[in-house]
Amino acid sequence: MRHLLIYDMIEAVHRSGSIRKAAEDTNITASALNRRIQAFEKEFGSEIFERLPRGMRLNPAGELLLHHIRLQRQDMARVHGQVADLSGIRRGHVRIACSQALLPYFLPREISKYRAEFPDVTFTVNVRDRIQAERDLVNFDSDLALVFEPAHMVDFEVLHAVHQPVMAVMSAAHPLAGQQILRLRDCLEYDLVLPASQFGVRLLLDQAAARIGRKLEPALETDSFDMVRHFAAYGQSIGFQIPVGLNALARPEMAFVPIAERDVAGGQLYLGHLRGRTLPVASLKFANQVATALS
Amino acid sequence: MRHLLIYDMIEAVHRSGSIRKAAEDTNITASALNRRIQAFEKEFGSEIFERLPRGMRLNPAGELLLHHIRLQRQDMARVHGQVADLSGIRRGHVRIACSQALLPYFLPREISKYRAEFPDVTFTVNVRDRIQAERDLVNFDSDLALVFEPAHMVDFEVLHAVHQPVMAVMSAAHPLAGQQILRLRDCLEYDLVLPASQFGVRLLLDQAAARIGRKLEPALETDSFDMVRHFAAYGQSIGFQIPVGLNALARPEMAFVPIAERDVAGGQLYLGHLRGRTLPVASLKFANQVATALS
DNA sequence: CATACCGGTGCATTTTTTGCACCACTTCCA
DNA sequence: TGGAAGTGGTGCAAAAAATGCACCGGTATG
Repeated sequence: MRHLLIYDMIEAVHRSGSIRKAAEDTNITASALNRRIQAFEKEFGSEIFERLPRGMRLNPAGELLLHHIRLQRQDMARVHGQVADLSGIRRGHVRIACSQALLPYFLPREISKYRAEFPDVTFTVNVRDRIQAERDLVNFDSDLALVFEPAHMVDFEVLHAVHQPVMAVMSAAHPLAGQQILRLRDCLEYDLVLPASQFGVRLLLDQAAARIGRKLEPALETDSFDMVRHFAAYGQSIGFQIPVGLNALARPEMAFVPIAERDVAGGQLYLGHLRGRTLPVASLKFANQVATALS
Repeated sequence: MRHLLIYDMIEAVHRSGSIRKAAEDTNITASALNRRIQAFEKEFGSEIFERLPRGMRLNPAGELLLHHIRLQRQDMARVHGQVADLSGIRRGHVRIACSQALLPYFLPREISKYRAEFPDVTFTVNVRDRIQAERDLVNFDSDLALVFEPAHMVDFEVLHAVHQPVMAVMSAAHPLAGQQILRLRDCLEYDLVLPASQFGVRLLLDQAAARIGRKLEPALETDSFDMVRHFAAYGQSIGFQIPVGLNALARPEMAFVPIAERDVAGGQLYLGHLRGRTLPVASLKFANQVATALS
């Protein structure tokens, strides 16, 4: 798209913070790039960069424009996807921001299933916490977000939501492993291995503990859900996880027991995209598949 | 925006149906235009026009692209508006598709009020029936639609809705003029002047008449609401209109009496825009003002 | 069968873009 | 304090791209 090159240049200058550095990325001379930026600003009707002694920085008008550029580019990608669809070719790329819990079983399974049908569709999966996932959508760094208990949801358009109770995770040999359901207070008798505070499960547990006048003091706090599972598997401690991140068949040495809803209410796993966006074909189809799988 | 000229050219060819005609509009030679279209198609990766013996026509890929072009242009206009806002200038243009009933009092008043605050904002008002209004939004020919009983509402995002009972309109000297409320059957004793069948009021009346086993046989059928009022004013006939199109103070020689809701249920007046669009600043502010005025 | 459209193309010309060399300025550090 | 290493900006000639002109081959239309 030669006529959109100026957009690439603007983004390059924004990224590198200087015309000269951006010129290298763009395979063009600094002077040529400089003049194209100036010509654009003249056409656009206002400056989009602040000229600082150390380089260039987007001004507020430039920020607005940058958002337009990204939106524009994404929409063009969507059109390309739909045109490819027209000619019977199913190509495309899907970028997903997701919570850690989706990584071990759910997403690998769904992506494989999708690619079995459309082998030319490729994927990017980025692990993001509740806040970062939404920022990814806003910056057009991801098409879809699949997040447990997202933070504010202002720019988040929900495609599907599903309830996820909090599950206690422990060794199959654990004294509580045989229970059908567990009370939170029973869990607190044992060592706890908890995800760090930015995670939704931890948030729900902290709130639940506060309600019964307790404070969670984990034996191990980690930002890795793998760590939670493994630590729980080989000791007497109890970890916590949501069902979508667990697979009983794959791990017979472990036991997963739901916590009573009256203690820990559980949370919602949300599938969504940036409010107001029209997704590319591939992303939309994948989103539909995921929504079906979640129900 | 020189770098977007190719979009204008594509639209010009689409409009005129031929490169040579489009070339005149674009102030360019047919050969140059031809080559730019070809170059674009090569970059884009697929043809966007069908070459017919009589000229050019968009193919499905072209239709998709055209929608992107319009969306992109509108979003660029939005950015321009917001940038103008940044510099303290409140400029802009608002395009409205509306039902006829809004023309005599409501819209003139609201537009004047808005322009008193922002004199540099200009307006386009197009009268559209229930189907055309929505098509206008889809084609990006209007930013806002203000429609009584719109037809399908698939691409219509509702900003505000307000109930409008059907009112009987008659001369102040009419025998029924003194009533607080009228039954439909009483009206049918007199000559009727009705809007044509594409209008929402007529639709509601036809349905209501059918429910009591009657068929409306108007003495005068017209597509002008002015005509309805004037014909009713100077005779014994009864017209129909919704409250937003009436102004009792301005017309003391006339009487407006609501029809009983159990006979004619009344309808909704909808304010909305194209689903998923982000409106330019001026349009959004005006929409908010209209929504307030309607409540 | 002639005419009047249509889109497409080779080539000379015009317009635009680019690269090079250099300027003015700020920051940073010896 | 002064020079080196950055920054964005500019005049000018060379390179590249876009354009206009003249013309081709085709198809409807009367």
